[in-house]
Parts: sequence; C-alpha cells; structure tokens
Amino acid sequence: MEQLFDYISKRIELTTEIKDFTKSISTIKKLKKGDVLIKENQIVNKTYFVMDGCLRSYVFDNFGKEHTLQFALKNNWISDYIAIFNNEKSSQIVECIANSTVIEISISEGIDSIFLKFPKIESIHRKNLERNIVSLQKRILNQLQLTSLDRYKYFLKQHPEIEKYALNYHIASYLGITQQSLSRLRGSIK
Amino acid sequence: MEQLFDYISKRIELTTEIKDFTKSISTIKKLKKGDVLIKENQIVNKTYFVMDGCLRSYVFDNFGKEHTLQFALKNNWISDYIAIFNNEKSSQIVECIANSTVIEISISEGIDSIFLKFPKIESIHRKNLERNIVSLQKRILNQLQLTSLDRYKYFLKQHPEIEKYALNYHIASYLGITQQSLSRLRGSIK
DNA sequence: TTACTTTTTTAACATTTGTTAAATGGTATG
DNA sequence: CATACCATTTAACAAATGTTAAAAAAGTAA
Repeated sequence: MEQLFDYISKRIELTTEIKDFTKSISTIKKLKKGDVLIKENQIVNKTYFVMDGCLRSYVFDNFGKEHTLQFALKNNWISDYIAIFNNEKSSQIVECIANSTVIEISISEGIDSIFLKFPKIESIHRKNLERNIVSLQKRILNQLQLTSLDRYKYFLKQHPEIEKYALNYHIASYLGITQQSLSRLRGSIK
Repeated sequence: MEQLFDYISKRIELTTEIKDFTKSISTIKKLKKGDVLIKENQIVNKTYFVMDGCLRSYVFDNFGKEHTLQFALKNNWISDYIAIFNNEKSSQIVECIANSTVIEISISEGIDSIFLKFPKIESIHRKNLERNIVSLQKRILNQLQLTSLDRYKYFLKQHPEIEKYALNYHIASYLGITQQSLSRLRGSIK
C-alpha cells in the first residue's frame, strides 16, 4: 500500500484522512497470469493500480478478433474507463498477462461522490486524466503519421519491459496490425 | 456569452462569481475561414469554445503532410491540449475552416491556479476530460477494428454537419488515409 | 529426454491502400 | 464569358498489409 501512497504523495499532500479513506476502499491482490479482473458486460465499480506485473485491456470485434487498448505496467492504472465514465456495462476485458500484484480500489459508492468528500482526490484524478489525454492524443497522432514499423519501435520505447510480458499478438493487436505483419517487421529490423 | 453559460450551467451550479470571473478572461471573436488561432511552436495560453462554425487542429509530419487531430463544431472546445497540459510549446495548428464565432478564454494565469480559486470549475473541467477520454479511446478502438470505409461512415454519423465545412483532405487526414482513398470509398458507397 | 502445446515465423497469394499523374468539376474574378 | 484556381475524381501501377496454411521454434509438463 505504501507504493500507492508514494505515488499519490508525489502529486498531492497526503493527509491521514485521505490515507484512511483510501485504505478503506482498497485491497491488495496477488494475481496469476490469465486471471480476468473485468469481464464483458458487467458493472464496473473497481479500478486497479498495478504494483508489479502486467495487465492489459482489450475488446472483441464482430469477427471475434481482439484489439488491445492498454497495457498497464508498474505504477499504472487500468480499468474499463468507458464503462465507468459513461455509467455503462463493460465492453472491455481486463486480464493479467503475467503474475501481478495490484491494489483493487472499489468505487462502488460512485466516483463522483468520492470527489465530493475529498476534493484533493479530484485534483489528482484530474491531473491523471490530463496526462491520459496527452498520451491518447499522441497515440492517435502516431497512428496517423507513423508507419507500422515506426509505431512498433515507438511502442517498445514507451513500454521498455513489455517484451517480458506480452505475446506477439498482444502487441500486434495494440498496433493495429496482424501478428504475421508484426513478425515480418521484427524480421526486417535485424 | 450566454451560450457558454448555458453550456456550463447544465453541468454545475453557476454562481455570479464564476460568471464574472469567466467574463473577465473571455472575449468573443468573429473569425473568417482560414484564420489561424494557434501556430506551431508558440506558447499556448488560450482555449476556444466554438459558438458557431468549425475549427480544426492538425499537425505536420516530417514529410510535410497534415494530420487532423480534431474538428470542433458548435459547443465544442479546441486548443493544443498537449501543449497546455505538458507546459510545452504548440505542435498543433488550430485554424478556422469556416467563418466562425468563438469565445476565446485566456488561461495565462495558469490552468491550475484557476482551479485553486474555483474548485467548481475544476469539476466541470474534470467531467470534460472524462468525456474526452471516452471519445479518444473510442476513436482508437475504431482505428483498430474498423475498415476505412466503416471509419468514414462512423465519422459522418459523429459529425453530422461536417460536410458543410470540411474539405475532403481534411477528413481523409483525420481518418488516416489519403484523399484519393477517401474518394474511392465515397465512390464505392453509391 | 520425450511428447505435447503454444507461439512465432515463413511463404504464396489476395486485397487494400499509397503514389503519381492526368482529367474533371466547381467557383470566383476580371 | 473566359480564365485561373482549387478541389475532387479517376486511372495505372507500386507498396504494404491481410489471409490462409504450414513449418519451425520455443516453452511446458510428464
């Protein structure tokens, strides 16, 4: 839990009140590769802070193909935020792709009511959202202007330890290409 | 200015204090097609609320090609948010693609200091960020799973009036294809 | 080690999209 | 009306990526 408090206190001043509240809605979980934290079509009232390991979120399209939206490595958050922010059921699956330790945070009482009680948490959340928007916009701009090869190289820079965890087709489905194409690109690098 | 207050008051309770403050940092501007609001490599301390017309933001890649990040129609916000949130100089250009009326909001005093003074504005901003993340994530998922034709159809649904304003190559550069490809797709629809 | 499963690579061919260039269509201006 | 300018479409060809299937490689368990 200290790891999360470290993370938070770099961003806001951490009072004991906030600490106690955070503890009251948090559980540390040890997870195994393959564990599924969020399934399709369920109510999403949890978000996850990755202490160690790697999770990913993905969707199935109409043809049954997977498309990876996010990898979450150490000190990153993951959940189905479309479901949470839109108050919808989940369309994303969140799964462990390696043995991981996470902090599960329950937001059953509603994310907005948490901010009403603790405006400081709203600030840190707001900052996270801003950072998130920057990285989503950058990903879109990369998708528009880079070749698949350059996207792959950029992805590896951004996720330095990912090759320990992710399969080839996980990465391909994040980049928007087939695993065979990715394999071709990898071949062309050497 | 009432249009912006309508917009805000649907989201938070609008006090006269907030109204006065908003007025003090806002200017209504009438713009002509072709006007440029944000150039490359400048300090960004303004954001724009579109009352009428259409703006777009785009970047140049290394080969001089344009890539459109966003179209802003009525009641939408636009600026270079990567620059604002990262405290960097602009990499995006924001231009008018039709005669437009906008409210220019100055955030020279720093976006964070505004939220310190008016926590309620932080809430509305936070909600906007959440909505923005949903639409960015959806755009990425569309990019991953849809064909260009389906992306084009979806885009038209999302931006019903866009064909009045945007050129073919604006739309193509938003979808990540060439204008020739888009023309082919348009042909294939009939 | 062996047998088995999963992942990655390779290959041949099909499809989509990009590139280059020219033709067409539309609009504003003298 | 004629011209010039800009946007869109069309076409031929090139390049990139997808599809299908099989082979090779890597990983796992007995």
